[in-house]
Amino acid sequence: MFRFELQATCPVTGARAGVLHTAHGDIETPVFMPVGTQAAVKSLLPRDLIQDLDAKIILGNTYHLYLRPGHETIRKLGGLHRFMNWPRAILSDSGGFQVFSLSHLRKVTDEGVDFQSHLDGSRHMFTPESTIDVQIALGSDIMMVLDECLEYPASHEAARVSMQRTVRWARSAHAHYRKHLDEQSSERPSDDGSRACSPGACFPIVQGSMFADLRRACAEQLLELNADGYAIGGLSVGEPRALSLEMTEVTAPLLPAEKPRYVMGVGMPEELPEYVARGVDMMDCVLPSRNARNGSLFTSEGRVLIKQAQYKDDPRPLDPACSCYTCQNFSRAYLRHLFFAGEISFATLATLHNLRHYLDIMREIRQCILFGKFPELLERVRAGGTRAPE
RNA sequence: GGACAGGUGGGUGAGUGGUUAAAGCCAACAGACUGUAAAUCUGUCACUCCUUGCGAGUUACGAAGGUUCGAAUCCUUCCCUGUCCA
Repeated sequence: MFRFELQATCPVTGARAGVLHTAHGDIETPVFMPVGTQAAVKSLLPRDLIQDLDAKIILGNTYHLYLRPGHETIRKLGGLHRFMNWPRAILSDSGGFQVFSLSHLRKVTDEGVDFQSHLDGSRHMFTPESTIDVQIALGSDIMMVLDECLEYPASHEAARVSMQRTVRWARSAHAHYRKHLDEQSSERPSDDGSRACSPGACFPIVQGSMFADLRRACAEQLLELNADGYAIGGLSVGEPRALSLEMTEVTAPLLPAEKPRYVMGVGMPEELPEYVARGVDMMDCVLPSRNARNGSLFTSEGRVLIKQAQYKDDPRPLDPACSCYTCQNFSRAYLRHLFFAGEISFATLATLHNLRHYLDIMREIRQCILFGKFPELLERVRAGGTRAPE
């Protein structure tokens, strides 16, 4: 079911436009995927994501959904799509990021990650195999293998050891995934005529911290898996921005051209075309949604910190160039008021706008690639042409 | 008219002789946020000066006096607020 169709490649930069075909719809790439960790993009409804944003794919998280409400609960209720009433595609992260973000609550061993729940302190062993099982239970369209997202900075030796562990985990996870595929394809339709829904894809994750040789070595080993797509992880963990791009630049060309490339957890709006220029097809990041809730809004004229006093009486729309519901209907002064009043609708309006801004950027990038104009767009963004000076 | 209770920085509210320019919270102002433990977190928040230092000075806890080496804290008088009684 899962298939990546490459439609155009920028001859100058190598930026790609394509389509990801999944059981839950087609996804035009390059794509930005809103993050919906706990079966919800915070402050938004599926209706908002579909009608206002036309998001084609969102993220869910294995660690969080395993702990609450539990993947078996979700399976019983018809899978994650039905559970959260999201008919489109879902990519699930494996919990590898929680190895980084909840580092004080876990212990990494060769077998996997021993997490202590941030909810009740109970202990849970996550293995390459178990995280695949959980993601199968969720019914994810794109599953991620368990990886070790390493902190920055890390020594070359520590990064090498960690990377090799990630590779071993990827092999185990992928073997487990393949086994599941085989079992499922040999399964006959059940008596009531229903079949288990078609299996999602499975992506391994390139690690190697900020060391080019380790990134290359990791990519080479993961290529042997002949996976459906490949991710670049371990970025945006505190390193300088230039390094994140450099590591992407080192890694992406090693990955198969006919398969999608996913850089995990990036980036700022002006960085999106930079990643695409390095051959990246998929990205996700909590910045647009989290920053929205914290009053940091991205616009075509730069960042607006809506809490600043200068917006107190500002009747203008947040971004005059934006056609989202927020910008079409409300003033900056009103948004500022909602923020300070602690009104829930602020989070909704702000998130709606920020995600729309990201998705619009990606749509523009895609159009430029298809029409051979991507280098110009990249140049314009690099010149800060669409951004107001700070 | 009488009896209590009380007046602290923009608000609220700790503090009852000395590490108090005065806790905490709120407001205000500024900032951070990158595969979400986040509707979270951080900083500033009397004024002036400089050699920007856990620096110097000035003003400040209703008002004015007083006690004391030292007072937001103790005493006196006055003003004001609240509750109750006539």
